[in-house]
Amino acid sequence: MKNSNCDDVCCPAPSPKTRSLNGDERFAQLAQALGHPARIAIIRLLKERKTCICGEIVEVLPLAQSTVSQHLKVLKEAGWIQGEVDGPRVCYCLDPDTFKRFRSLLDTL
Amino acid sequence: MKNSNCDDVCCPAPSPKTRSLNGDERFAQLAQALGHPARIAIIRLLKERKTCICGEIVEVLPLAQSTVSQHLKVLKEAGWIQGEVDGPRVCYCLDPDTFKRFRSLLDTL
DNA sequence: CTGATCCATCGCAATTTAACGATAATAACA
DNA sequence: TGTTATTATCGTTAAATTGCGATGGATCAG
Repeated sequence: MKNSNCDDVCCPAPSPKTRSLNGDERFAQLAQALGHPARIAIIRLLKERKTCICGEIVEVLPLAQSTVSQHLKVLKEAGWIQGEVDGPRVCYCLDPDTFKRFRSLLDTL
Repeated sequence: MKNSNCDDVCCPAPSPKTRSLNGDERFAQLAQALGHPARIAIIRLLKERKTCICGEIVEVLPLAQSTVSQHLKVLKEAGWIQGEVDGPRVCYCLDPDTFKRFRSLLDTL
């Protein structure tokens, strides 16, 4: 198993949507992305298996592949996770900075 | 200004919806309630003015009264805030336990 | 090159959310 | 009592979300 270059390449790359948000909107975006059980399950999974995964997520969750892909997209656009292409598959991993940011935003409440 | 008995009466009273949620669903509910800029603004306002408010929120936010009331309902059902009737008005205040809970849930991620 | 695999995206249906005005309910006040 | 003020709720509309199957584009194995 030759995966993966994810550890090397995972670097913050905020999506265009994310870039233009002011503080509270950014906070809301992060919270909303967290606001679905499936997406929380995905984050937990990525936390457990420290390295990146993808198709495995589909196997674990009771959801169709397209649905999981959609949730991954939401998480990625919000900045919770990052995806890196690794041959035919895509390898996801958490963005620890986002956790820090979210926690500090929570403290400003 | 004789308000208010809010400090006396503010005690946790989870709504029926909240009671039957497992861990991740509860987490998701809390996050989702946070997932709107107007609701974050409401929480900030309630944090600033330590005591409860209500109609003032309507004055501050650029939203109709019914819309604000709806957001307050979401926050209340999720457990972020509590409302107490004070004469003809309703006085809202934060639930600090929910903040603690949310933070610890965030740490389980 | 061909076929298989992996994944994102499209299109669709059903549900939920957000916002508003209008209405009702309740409590204070004249 | 009747009036005013405050807030929740109803009904509606528009938009976003959720979920799925189907399609299509890459990439790798043979």
